[in-house]
Amino acid sequence: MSVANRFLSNATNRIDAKGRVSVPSVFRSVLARTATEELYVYQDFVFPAISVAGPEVLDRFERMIGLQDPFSPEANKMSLLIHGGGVFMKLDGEGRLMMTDFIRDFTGITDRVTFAGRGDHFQLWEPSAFETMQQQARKERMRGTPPPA
Amino acid sequence: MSVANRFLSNATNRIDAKGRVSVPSVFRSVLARTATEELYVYQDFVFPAISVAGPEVLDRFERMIGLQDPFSPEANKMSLLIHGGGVFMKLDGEGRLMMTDFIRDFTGITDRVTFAGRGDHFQLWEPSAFETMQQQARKERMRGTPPPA
DNA sequence: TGGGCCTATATGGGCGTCAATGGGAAATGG
DNA sequence: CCATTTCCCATTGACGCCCATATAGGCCCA
Repeated sequence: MSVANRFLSNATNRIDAKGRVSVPSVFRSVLARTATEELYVYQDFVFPAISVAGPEVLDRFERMIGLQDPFSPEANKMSLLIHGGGVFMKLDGEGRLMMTDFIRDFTGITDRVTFAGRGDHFQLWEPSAFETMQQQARKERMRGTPPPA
Repeated sequence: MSVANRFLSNATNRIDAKGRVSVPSVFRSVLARTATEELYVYQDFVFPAISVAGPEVLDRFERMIGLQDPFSPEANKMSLLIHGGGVFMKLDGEGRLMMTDFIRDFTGITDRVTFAGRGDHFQLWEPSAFETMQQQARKERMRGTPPPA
């Protein structure tokens, strides 16, 4: 992947009176370069965060399910997450995203959103939850893993 | 690595009214010699400092993640640090770097920045924090480490 | 070796463009 | 018909790109 086509960094933006929030311009640039109009927005499997990616991520998830027995509990649970826990959305003309209850209930987001790059996608976090989780990750990292050379 | 292509020494520069600060010329020379235009700027894992390196450092981090189960909490937390805690930046025409909130909030930097060479990368510190950390490092240094041959 | 010149570094600021945000009004749909 | 949502347009502050200036340090020459 090109250097520039990765979602990096974090930024916190305000939600306006109509429930809209501007997606940071660095992230919009990546979406533009990869010609991504439709956004697959899903409840993250690990964190209390909403993940935003292109439709190809949903395709990948569905292929993973396809490899399993369709009647197995695992395949059913996975479908429940990626289909029931996901939705397609679009940005408005100014590059803003609507903060629906689907997003708010899962994240605890109220009036501000922290956008966090994750390489091939980005996430929406309740600001203090993001702060807390990042600090915890940093703490745990000092155990066992060698620091960067 | 060539003798000259290492980041050495430290210097403190002023931040101007627009939030810009000149990267010391010795560091810019190293970047020029290694043909590094895009800078991978990330929140350090150990210190309250910002680390600045070439894109190859991000590549190395991503390879470490690639070895793990993508759905594991460990891999996700690591991505939270290297993707969510990192950003690509460029110097302006005069070799200055913009001190964004991404940098200020993490380091406590307000009006001055201490640049510290770290061999294959350099760091941005709040001056007094650097002072303190360096003194402490001197005191605790090399306990258990054999002297150089 | 001392002095002066000269270039590069660090820093300041103008100005145009774009991003983030706010709000009105039309369109949608339940 | 009312409550949202969508589509515009406006505002303000931040940022990128450009040029200006002072000073320190290097360099040359006497």
